[in-house]
Amino acid sequence: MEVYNHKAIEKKWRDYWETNQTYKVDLDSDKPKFYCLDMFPYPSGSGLHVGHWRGYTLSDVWSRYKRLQGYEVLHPMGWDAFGLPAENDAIQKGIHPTVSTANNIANFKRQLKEIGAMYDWELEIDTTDPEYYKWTQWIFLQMYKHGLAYRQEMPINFCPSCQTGLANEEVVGGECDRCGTPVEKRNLKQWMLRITKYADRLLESLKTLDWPEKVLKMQEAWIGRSEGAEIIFSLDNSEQKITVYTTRPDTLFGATYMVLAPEHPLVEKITSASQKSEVEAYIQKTESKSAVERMASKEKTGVFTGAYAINPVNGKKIPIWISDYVLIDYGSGAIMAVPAHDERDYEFAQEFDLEIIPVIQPELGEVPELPFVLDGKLINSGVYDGLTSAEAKEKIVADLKAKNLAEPTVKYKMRDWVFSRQRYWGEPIPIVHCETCGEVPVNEEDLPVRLPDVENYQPSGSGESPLATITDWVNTTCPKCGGPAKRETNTMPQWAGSCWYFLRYTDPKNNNELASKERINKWTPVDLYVGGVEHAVLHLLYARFYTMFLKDIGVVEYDEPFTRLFNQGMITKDGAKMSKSKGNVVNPDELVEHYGADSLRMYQLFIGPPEIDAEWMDSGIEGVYRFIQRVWNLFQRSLADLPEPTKESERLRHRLIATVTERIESFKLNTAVSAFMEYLNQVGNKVDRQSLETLTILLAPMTPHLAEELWQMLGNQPSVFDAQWPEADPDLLIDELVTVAIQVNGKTRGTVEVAVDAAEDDVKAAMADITAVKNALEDKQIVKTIYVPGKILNLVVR
RNA sequence: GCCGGGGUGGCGGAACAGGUAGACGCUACGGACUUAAAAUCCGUUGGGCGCAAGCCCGUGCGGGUUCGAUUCCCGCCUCCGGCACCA
Repeated sequence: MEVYNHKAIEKKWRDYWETNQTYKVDLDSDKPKFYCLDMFPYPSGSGLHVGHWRGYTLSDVWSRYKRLQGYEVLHPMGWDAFGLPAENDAIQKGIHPTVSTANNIANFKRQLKEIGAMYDWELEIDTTDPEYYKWTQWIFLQMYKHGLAYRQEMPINFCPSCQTGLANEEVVGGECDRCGTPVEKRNLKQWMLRITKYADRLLESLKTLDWPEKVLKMQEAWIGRSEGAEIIFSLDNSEQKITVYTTRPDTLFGATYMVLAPEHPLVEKITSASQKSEVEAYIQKTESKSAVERMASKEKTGVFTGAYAINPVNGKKIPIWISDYVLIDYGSGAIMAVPAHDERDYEFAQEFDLEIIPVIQPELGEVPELPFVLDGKLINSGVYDGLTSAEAKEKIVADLKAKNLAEPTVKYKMRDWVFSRQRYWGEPIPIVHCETCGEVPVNEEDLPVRLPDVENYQPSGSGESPLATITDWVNTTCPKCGGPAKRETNTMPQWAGSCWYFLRYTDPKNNNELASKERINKWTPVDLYVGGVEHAVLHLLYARFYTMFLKDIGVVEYDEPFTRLFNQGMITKDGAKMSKSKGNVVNPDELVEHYGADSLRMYQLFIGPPEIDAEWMDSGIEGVYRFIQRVWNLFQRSLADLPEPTKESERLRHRLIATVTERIESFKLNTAVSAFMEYLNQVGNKVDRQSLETLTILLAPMTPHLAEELWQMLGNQPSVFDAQWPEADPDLLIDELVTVAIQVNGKTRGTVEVAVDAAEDDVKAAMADITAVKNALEDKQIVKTIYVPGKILNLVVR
């Protein structure tokens, strides 16, 4: 009997697939399509660890499964290759990013090939390829022309370590998402994308997506829609007006003071002479605090400005304070404070002994302890007394609006996207600055604006990109007037290339458009998108925004790029995420060497529910390896002397088809693997040819190399992936005999084997000789019987 | 604080729609094969009592609904992830 030799088998079939182009996709096929996409990786220097494999295995299983079901499957791979590590290598080691990127890609590709995934490498894309980023730049130009890309000087988040500006989405808890350095605020002239114009659409169409609840919630929270009103307060002894934003106009009578953000432009103008020094000191103190420090303390601080505002509903004079609990970049940077009904205002009022007037009470019950932040019924609110919060919100705003003092307003937490980076290794922003014409977009036919070679990659840190020193490149002529002009030296953020890459795979070599209309319409949107949850608000939000814009300019015909999203769980080692610095990385190369790619693939699936984090165990892969050998040995034994199919073997075979299909469909891949193991335990020493063939096809998505070999051993022509996924015969799924549990007062006392359609009396007859049942029934009276055919018979006794 | 996901044997985990809790795998133990070991194969493996038949307990904790609850309801504890002064 031949011994299972994973090395020989896996090599043989990888070569076969490559030579025969088994995974070549016919992009113009007439078959039904299935687009299964992995989030493409940044090709880092450290290579793939087993955690990366999990997602790739999952998507590959699905792709192969769909192919066996007769779909033309697009399952491509590429590289999101712009990024800081390559640039940092360039700075430290002088290796050109193009070189290190190419090396890293080669290594990643080797590892990905070892997984045995069915990628069609003809469709490979690379975001740093000028033929690719030409279209990234093209999209930017379209946005520019549609007023969605604009340049503005404003305080932005700046990472002093990465030496570049960051988008809000890249700041986590006041720290740089990439390197953990506390971010600073810097006033820089930045390119921005008007993503906020799409806020409502991005929020609304979340409802249409088959995505994990968690991601939908995270995006919803990030967009942060709130409905309220802007209300204009006039000042006492001044012509100035202050606009505040509130979601609780019903509490307006309880507004006993007002707070401006320290950075608010009016602060300077309204501060009284006597308060001036104190106010200035406070502003300075606020500015010196980092975002982290400012967030760390929730204790309320602030200073009175000496000015007063007039509450528009009752003419009451209220003091104006400044405090850092009011943020300059949300709403209008100013609030009306209602301490009786807002926790923060309450704390502040307590701290500085300001007036607290309750104006809302619960519709039922007592006047509660303050602050009472829920809706209720109005009190102390003049003519509005007795209205509910909902009624009052509407009425008060309407009445003020009639006097031009209020406007219903919707606000979002999401901000426009800070889109420029002061770094080298990114797509140049295709804009030219002309002395006479100002900002001029590069002509589309002049794209791509290529990244020039530089001597020194070191960012200046002053908000200038290293590109600024390449005078040959910077100095150009104006596309409009032909006069002298300078190129924009900022580059795009890493997210730019990944916002639309799924389109390019459908037509990666197209020189005339980012992809042809036909291909886009045939293949996209993506049917299944597999990747980690870390991109929940970054990549996935940006890509949705791009897609909506591309729809608006007629490139695509849908709003949403990814119909279904699956987030695979992390693989941990010693309870922690794998990382080089922790030294807990499990290297797949050694495991492939020792157990083979099929074993590793199958263990990745068996390790636990695919969406849940799982702890890596070396002994686990042993079990799967043993299983594969048992399959191998079953084939060896059976083929030496094939038995005929029996009723039982057919029943087991069809049940396996049904179970495996159902478990793949529902993403319960861990239990799909155990279904195979159970089958093997039940099927005995040898099985018939039909059973072996079915088993081979069912195994193929998980262990493709093994399946090809078994398929050939059965005398079939390769490839097994040209076979047809079997269908279960429903008649064979019904058991003739079933086990029914006998319960007394809900406690199981034994089981009986009866025919599927056994009547209650048959079961009662069959249970007669079970001692435990007899014991439990002794001296008791049966008062009720519950019979669930095929499941239980429960006797209720007294 | 808010949102999301968890808590089941020694371990990873299973249980479709309220119906035999612990499938499947790992570990451990016992046995077969072997001069021996590895590999392989067979058996046992939630805890307790018992020679056995069998009995009791058991899905984070406390209640409830039900003939019957890991599953449904109420109130907690705890772990992980996300957000966090957004007016």
